[in-house]
Amino acid sequence: MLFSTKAEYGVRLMVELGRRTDGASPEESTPVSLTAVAEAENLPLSYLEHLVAKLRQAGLVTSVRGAHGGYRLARDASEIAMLDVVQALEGPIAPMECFHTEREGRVLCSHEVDPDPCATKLLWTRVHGGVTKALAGTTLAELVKFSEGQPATLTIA
Amino acid sequence: MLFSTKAEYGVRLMVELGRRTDGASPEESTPVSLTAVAEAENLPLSYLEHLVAKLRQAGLVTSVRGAHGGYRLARDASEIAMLDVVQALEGPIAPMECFHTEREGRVLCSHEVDPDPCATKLLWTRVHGGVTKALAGTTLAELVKFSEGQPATLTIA
DNA sequence: CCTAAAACCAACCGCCTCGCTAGGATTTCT
DNA sequence: AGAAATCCTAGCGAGGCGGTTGGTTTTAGG
Repeated sequence: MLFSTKAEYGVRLMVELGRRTDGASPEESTPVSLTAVAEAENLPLSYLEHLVAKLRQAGLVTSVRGAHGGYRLARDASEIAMLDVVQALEGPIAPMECFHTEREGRVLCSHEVDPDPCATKLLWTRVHGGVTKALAGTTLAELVKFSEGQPATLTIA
Repeated sequence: MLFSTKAEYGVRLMVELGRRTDGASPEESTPVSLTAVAEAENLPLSYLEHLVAKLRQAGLVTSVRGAHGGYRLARDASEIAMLDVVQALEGPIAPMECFHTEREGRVLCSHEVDPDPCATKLLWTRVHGGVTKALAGTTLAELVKFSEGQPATLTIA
């Protein structure tokens, strides 16, 4: 399993918020309570609380406290890349323990004994690129539209 | 972490076997003992035993028992896709718990309540495609060459 | 003002996998 | 015979996963 249910539940939560922002810009839509989301997606409420906290800390959703409160998307769904969502939920995406991306896009490996490079770096770099490209290239708006729209046609790429 | 050390150690094991098949076709090269691999890669021997067992069961390496025994690649390194290696070590690659690929390339999701499709299927399908494409498109021969060759130039794609 | 609904927060807990070790049994070359 | 190697089974500590429990605080509505 590449990702845990944190990513799965969290993404479904975000899609649910996106669906209920019907047309209106996020900040003028009425907030959606976690109770409603939990019921609609059939997920445990108290567990969702943990997940939404991470999304809020990452600046992806905003909250309204008190009665009739809830959560809203922090910006338009088309401006939310799924890479940010998944990273907020799962932490930094590295294919391996020894894999670290530096600020200049350089890739480090803790096994590199000075002269010769870690043999597997090439592989993990490609894998990392593949998954981040897929995540970064998908917006929340796409998922919302997909969930509402055509059930049959699934466009892979 | 997308993959555990099983994949990391196992891939390094395979690369080590590939490096020591210098030029010769696999079946006429002398087998390499796990002790030698463990020492070269600085990995725990007894743990490698578990990993190599999976590689053998998957038909990726062959073994020679007894003194001066060891392991060989089952076929030429250029014929070994890293997808098979990683799958042998980590099990089937699914982005999520609810994600299952059927025989015809169809994708199933256990959450699909008949009419409307699981909202997140589009995302996980893309992620799955990204990682499998990266793994399937990389051969062991590439990694062996990379580990011996040019340290500076890293061709991502 | 009171109450209900909601976001928040902290702690806990059973289960499972990971990473690894232990202790053998078996096979084969020297 | 002995050593070197593969092979096999069992166990084990640590940590994350997938929640649950039990609150506290904020706020709208009656």
